[in-house]
Amino acid sequence: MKNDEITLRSEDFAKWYTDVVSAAKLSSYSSVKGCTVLEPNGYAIWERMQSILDSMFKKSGHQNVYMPVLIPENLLKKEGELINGFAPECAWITEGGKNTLEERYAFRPTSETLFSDYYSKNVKTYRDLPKLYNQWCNVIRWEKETRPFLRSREFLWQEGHTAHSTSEEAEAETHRMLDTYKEFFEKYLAIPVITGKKTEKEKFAGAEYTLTIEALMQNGVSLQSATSHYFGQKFSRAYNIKFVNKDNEFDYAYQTSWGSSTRMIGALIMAHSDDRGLVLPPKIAPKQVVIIPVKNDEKLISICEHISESLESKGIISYIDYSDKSAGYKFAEAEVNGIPIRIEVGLRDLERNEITLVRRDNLEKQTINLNDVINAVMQQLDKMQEDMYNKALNNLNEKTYNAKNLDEVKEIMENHPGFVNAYWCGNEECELKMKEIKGTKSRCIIESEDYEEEKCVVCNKKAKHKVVWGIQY
RNA sequence: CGGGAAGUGGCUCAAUUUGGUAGAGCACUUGGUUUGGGACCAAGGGGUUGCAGGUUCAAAUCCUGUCUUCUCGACCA
Repeated sequence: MKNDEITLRSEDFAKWYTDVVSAAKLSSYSSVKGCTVLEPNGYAIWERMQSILDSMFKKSGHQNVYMPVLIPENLLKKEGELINGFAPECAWITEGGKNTLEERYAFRPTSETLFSDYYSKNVKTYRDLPKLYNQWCNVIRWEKETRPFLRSREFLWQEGHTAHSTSEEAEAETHRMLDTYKEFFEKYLAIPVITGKKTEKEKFAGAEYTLTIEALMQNGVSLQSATSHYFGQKFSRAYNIKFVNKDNEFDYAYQTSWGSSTRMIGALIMAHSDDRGLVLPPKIAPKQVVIIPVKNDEKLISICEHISESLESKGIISYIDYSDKSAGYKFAEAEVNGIPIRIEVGLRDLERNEITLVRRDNLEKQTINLNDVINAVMQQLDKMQEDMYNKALNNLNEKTYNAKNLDEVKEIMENHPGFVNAYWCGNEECELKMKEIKGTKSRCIIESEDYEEEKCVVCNKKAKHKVVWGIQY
């Protein structure tokens, strides 16, 4: 039984994805090229992500701030690698009112420069450090090809920017925030991830190194889902963030930044959803339970309201579908919107003092006694969260391969893409050679040392790194 | 930014080949009957055919330009 609005995954995965986005009313196209409207259902998911991540950040001592949306060109240019990386996709403001500006402003593509400028004015002594700041904001990058949530010209994200008095502390922060993202993905989004270091070619412009979490979608395509960068003193030297250390000597601060965006909504869709529409893990679903009176009947509605109140007292978010649509319509709508649990309240069950409970992920129907509803819901929400993670984990394990040479990589990527473990010599030429196979890129380096025994998958010379490769969004 | 496809009520499309002044399904509004898997009947509203220009007595239809969306590459959270 399929939803007519939604193309089957097996037919056309890309079309299926955009169909789910519009059928579940997550976002829609606007009249602004490359920018979408984030609709209530989509924004609600973002708000859940924000509130969970934000409390995780607060727990680790971070504070929220807000920086200007405009960056003067000279400020943006102080750190050369960053501007080289971002210049092609900056949007520039050249006029203010009726006047042409003497210096143009970039709409922020990322805010390292503003944070660094701020820190340079506010960090004098090691006692001012660390600075553990984060901001929730929008950024603009003039992308050429856009897709809802995965890539758009404007998107919402959080960017953490920290400054530390020692490299050890800053590096520990870089890893700590990567672990935070990993925990968020696995515990809340029910998406298993692999973590590691980006290659020189793939790292963030201006970073000493970039750590990443990479998730695998149902179709075997990987998605860079959040990143954490260690900057060392690159920005602090360019922006003069100088402080006096304990030994009364000048030093430059050690910095990090880390970010995650509305792209995570895309990951959520492609990791879990099915041919009927959205499937959301209970912990991230803005609405966890829908209660549907099968008939517009006073008695049924009062039972629905009683259930809803009881759920609320347990902290479970539910709503009653009072609309005068047919029951079948309401069921289908709840499914396409990915409401984790549906409770059907009808006269037939009620004769036996029962209701019907349906889980969105496996669509299994259960008959539950009215007295057990709340316990059953809590139990099923937990079970569903766990089952969804395990299902995604199976997908990741099934689609993770090893390859010894280019022919093997080619066979995998062309027939059944996924993560490919392969050794690499560290040479960019070999990375580019891999890219010729359906755009395969290094996702991350999972271990790094000289492998005397192992050979590079491309050139067959001595391997330096163990790398996970994949086709990416 | 290059190759390909497409823009017609809110949505999906027809009418374009052969120019003659726009039509269906879904959605929407009202009333009624329904309600355990996307209900049914009746009545009704809504389109200067993406935009700009040109050809013509006449343009959704032909020509030029432009914008947008989808898609495949290059670039990227």
